[in-house]
Amino acid sequence: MSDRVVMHIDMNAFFASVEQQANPELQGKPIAVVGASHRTVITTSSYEARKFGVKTGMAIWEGKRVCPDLIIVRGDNKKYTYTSSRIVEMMKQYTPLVEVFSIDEAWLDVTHSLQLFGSAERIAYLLKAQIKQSFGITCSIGIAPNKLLAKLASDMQKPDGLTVIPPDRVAQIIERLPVGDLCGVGKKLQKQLALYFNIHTCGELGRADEKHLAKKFGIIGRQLKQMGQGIDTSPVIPQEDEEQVKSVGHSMTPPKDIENRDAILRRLLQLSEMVGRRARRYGLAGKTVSIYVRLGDFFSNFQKQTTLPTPVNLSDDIYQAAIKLFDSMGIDQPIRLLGISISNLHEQQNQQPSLFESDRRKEQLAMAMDAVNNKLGDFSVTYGSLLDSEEKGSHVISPAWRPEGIRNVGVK
DNA sequence: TCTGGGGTCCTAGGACCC
DNA sequence: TCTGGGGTCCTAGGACCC
Repeated sequence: MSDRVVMHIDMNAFFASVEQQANPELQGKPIAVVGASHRTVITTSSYEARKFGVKTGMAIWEGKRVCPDLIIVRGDNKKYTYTSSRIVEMMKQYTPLVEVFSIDEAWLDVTHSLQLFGSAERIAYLLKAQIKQSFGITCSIGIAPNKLLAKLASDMQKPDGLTVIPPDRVAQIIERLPVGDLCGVGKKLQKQLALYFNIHTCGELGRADEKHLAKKFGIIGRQLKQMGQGIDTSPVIPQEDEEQVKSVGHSMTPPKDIENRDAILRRLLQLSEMVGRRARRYGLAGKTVSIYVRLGDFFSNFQKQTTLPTPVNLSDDIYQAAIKLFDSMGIDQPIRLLGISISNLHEQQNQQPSLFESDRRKEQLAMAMDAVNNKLGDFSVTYGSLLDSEEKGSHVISPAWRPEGIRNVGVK
């Protein structure tokens, strides 16, 4: 595990860069990529827009307020997953050890590639040139002895950066860095470290008493000291060794808050179909069904889950469980967001037809609908109650998506 | 006419079993 | 009248990541 050379690659303003490349009229201009839903937020903005203060998570009107010329682009995740997959293929030319972290980030363990390619810096330059030439987009690359530091390094110069943290300079480089720069230390943890331990920098964290940290923060606490010292032994895990996905879920914020029970049930049915379909596509079924509700007035969230006797992935089974959960919450206020997910996932064994005629019919119906939808697009055929509404599947975009596998929501 | 959507992991308390 | 402790599974909530 010692003397590794790990690289972290972060595509700069990925969605916005892809859009600017696809449409020359957008090049050099402030643009923001947003989702398809009514009440969407900015997912990525171009560097031209960032100069004005446009940030991820802003509502469209907020972005326009700080940058009146902001061009709004509806995201198209097919473009991004395609580009991302091609880039991952390029990375694999340099090492089989490529861990895809999100649609625009990956780690490479190039320890055993140095002899062949000369050095990690050279690999970084080659990759940058290849990506730039093929897609016209830039990335920031960090090179360090482990994943934690490589990610830290890739963040240090943007856009189009290359930052190396050599093993013998780790302590010096991270000494004064705020602990919040570490991947895994968020706002809350940062605040608590300052409040309870007067710790603000990685240097201070690295010298802290491990027992005190463990007592306050549990398992994370024990790791924190090591993180402060720049120590991280976690391996780069290639896709084929990845653990199976743990949950499959969808959520949505309708154009207007909903209160009417029929409208709520239609949304639950739609979400059940989205979740069920994705689970069926990957041969997974979940024993636990969860729903989330966010209220319109307080921005308060509720989550409720139930575990069924057997794993389910038929839309109707998920829907029935969701209705029960929803009714048990006793909500009588306008709802802003609804979500459904299944977890406790099991691989579906060789589809034995069900014992009961009614179940067999449900299964056959799902298979037939899946077949059509796979061919013609989501919600080409759907339940009667979803017809004639704007409630067809929204093409949401999220950087958390993977280019491949279960986490890719996009149509294949 | 404010503030999306996809995940992971950890914790704490309770039920239940041996 | 009392005292356990180990384990698993489940629910709810929070922090974190993109």
